[in-house]
Amino acid sequence: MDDKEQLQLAIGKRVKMLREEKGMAQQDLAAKCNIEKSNLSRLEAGGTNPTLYTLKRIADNLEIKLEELVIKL
Amino acid sequence: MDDKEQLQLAIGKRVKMLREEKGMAQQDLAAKCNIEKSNLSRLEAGGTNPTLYTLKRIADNLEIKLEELVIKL
DNA sequence: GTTTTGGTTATCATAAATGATAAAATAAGT
DNA sequence: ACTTATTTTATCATTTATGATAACCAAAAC
Repeated sequence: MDDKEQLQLAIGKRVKMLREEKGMAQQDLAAKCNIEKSNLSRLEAGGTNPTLYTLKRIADNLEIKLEELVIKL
Repeated sequence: MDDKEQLQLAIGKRVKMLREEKGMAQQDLAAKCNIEKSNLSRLEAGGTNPTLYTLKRIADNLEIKLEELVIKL
């Protein structure tokens, strides 16, 4: 597995963990972010290399700083 | 100007500032990151919405944490 | 003034993120 | 078991990031 895949898996896990901590459903977060729910599912599964803007919207709607979202990646 | 453009401009400025602090030329950083120098130029100018992997490579080669790269965005 | 050096801009191709939609799988409740 | 909610997976179209290359611009060196 290369660097990129590892990074994708890591951000996916992080989003999922934070979302669940907030007790938010995948579809709810997706809706708030104006992201397709299928897209968010892929992202959480590590199947995509998200853009900064996507990450920002996710952080905003999780009510955390972007720094916190990408911590330890 | 919308959110996305503002974000792009912000990350561009941040990369430029940090790169210059390190006394690194655009082409040097680009080369280290395996990014096209034209691509990095566009990124610093706010003309693109970079992916997480691109940001990670930039942070690594600036020898900073990804959190530090995306601070205050 | 002409070489470097660093940066910008333009163009085109390709890869990949995301949108849009639907179907299938899984979990949770009741 | 049945229903409901949630997530996953698949597919196709569209948009966009990036690669690749080249030409151009500006400033500084010499």
